[in-house]
Amino acid sequence: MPDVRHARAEIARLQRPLPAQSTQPAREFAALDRSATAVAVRHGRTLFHEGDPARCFFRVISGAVRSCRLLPDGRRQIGDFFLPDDFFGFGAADVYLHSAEAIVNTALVAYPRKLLDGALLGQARFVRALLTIMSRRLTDTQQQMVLLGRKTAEERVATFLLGMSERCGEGDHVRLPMTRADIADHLGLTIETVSRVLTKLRADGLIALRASSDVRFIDRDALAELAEGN
Amino acid sequence: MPDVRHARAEIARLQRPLPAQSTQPAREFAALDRSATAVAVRHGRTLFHEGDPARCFFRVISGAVRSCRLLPDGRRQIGDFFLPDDFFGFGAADVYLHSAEAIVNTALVAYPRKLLDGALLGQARFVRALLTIMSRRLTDTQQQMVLLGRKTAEERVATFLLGMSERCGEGDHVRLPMTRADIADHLGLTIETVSRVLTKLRADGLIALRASSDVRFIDRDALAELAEGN
DNA sequence: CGCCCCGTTGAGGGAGCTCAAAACGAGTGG
DNA sequence: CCACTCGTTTTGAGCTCCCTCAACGGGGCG
Repeated sequence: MPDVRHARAEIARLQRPLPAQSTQPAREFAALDRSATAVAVRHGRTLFHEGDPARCFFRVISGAVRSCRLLPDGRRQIGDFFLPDDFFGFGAADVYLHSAEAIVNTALVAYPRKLLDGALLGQARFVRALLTIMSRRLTDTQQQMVLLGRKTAEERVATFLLGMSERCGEGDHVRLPMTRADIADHLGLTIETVSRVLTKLRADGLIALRASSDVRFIDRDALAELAEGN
Repeated sequence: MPDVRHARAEIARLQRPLPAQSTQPAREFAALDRSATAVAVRHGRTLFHEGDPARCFFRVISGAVRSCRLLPDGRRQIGDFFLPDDFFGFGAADVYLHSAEAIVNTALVAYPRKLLDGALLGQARFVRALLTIMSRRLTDTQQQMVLLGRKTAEERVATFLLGMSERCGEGDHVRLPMTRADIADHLGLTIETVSRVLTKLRADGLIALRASSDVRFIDRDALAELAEGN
């Protein structure tokens, strides 16, 4: 693979001292570069899949990478394109939450994640808490991007109801503190569509609406199926 | 795909409300509680606006808050609803990137952000770098949520082209390393729509297409107007 | 009681999707 | 140098899902 040679050359370049005035985040990771390894990925190949154990995070040296999430039926949402100097692949979960595929021949640096974990052990607890919170927020918004980019109105509402149930439901009940307008603006729909979908979910026997903001789950499994697009 | 199922389980685990005795992030901030102040916000009132100087971050005690971003013509995207024990209002920028409004009468704790800054000064550089990277990724994905939730096809493509130009353009040129399919899956559109919009932008004299992946900007201002929805 | 806000329902229209085919460009082999 | 193939992009025609506009209903509150 000629790409590997390219990547190693890039690594050599990286380990030279950087210009002093550079405020690039890349610089801050220089201390980790000794443990880093060069990786080359050919055009179209996958660096890692959604669900793989997350052993490394990466920095792009040259080329470009796309991060994808898939729905079961193949609908795809690309969260980001990573270009030279971009970092990706960290997050609180111990598996990757998206796949990463090279869209052209790409050279990367891989940093073992345990370096990070080790370094963070020495940090104040609230710093780790902060990272956890942010990384969690990140996975939430990525989920939301799949919803907004690729799900139908029914799937969006089903996803929303289940999500609210997990966050503040009690048994098979949820009280929705927000108006239809808020739900619509959260799901990228209109008030009317939200209302119509809720009516349909009730007609289909998936939920019951005691009051307009009081949802009871009747067939949670079917709702979950719907939310994931089946 | 067992991997995908594993990933989804991880996501579910991350999103599940944490048991009270666990390492709840809220606990980790107990050390800051001495400097925290209680805040009450009435139903419908705004806690802060997009662009306000970011002096505090918050934790919800009771009630609920929505975080919004607006397009100039009033289209609204709600990024998140914050429920009891949720944190919000941090990020690298020194102004808030979204507004926060109480959707019911809400009680919060406000932590001065300078506490955070001070505490982070003592941390390893790469920890701060990591926080910067994550916080930046967060603002990017929130931008993308507005795009996916509320922008038209033309606005999406215009936004995308300008974004790529900032990241890897040279003068009035950008080379797009990805296919139409990738662009489509990033913008929540289809290949055909992306292609049609590019053709239209060329016909309208906003861009030129030397090759299918080689864009030249002719009227960048008009493109920027379009991207923001005017 | 009357007002207002919120939610629901209905009818029609349009932005973007689907399906299909043609044009194009890069690579390959004769 | 041309012919052929394969993948990508463009263009066309028709359709659908969701939006828009409009009317109606209901609950909370002065």
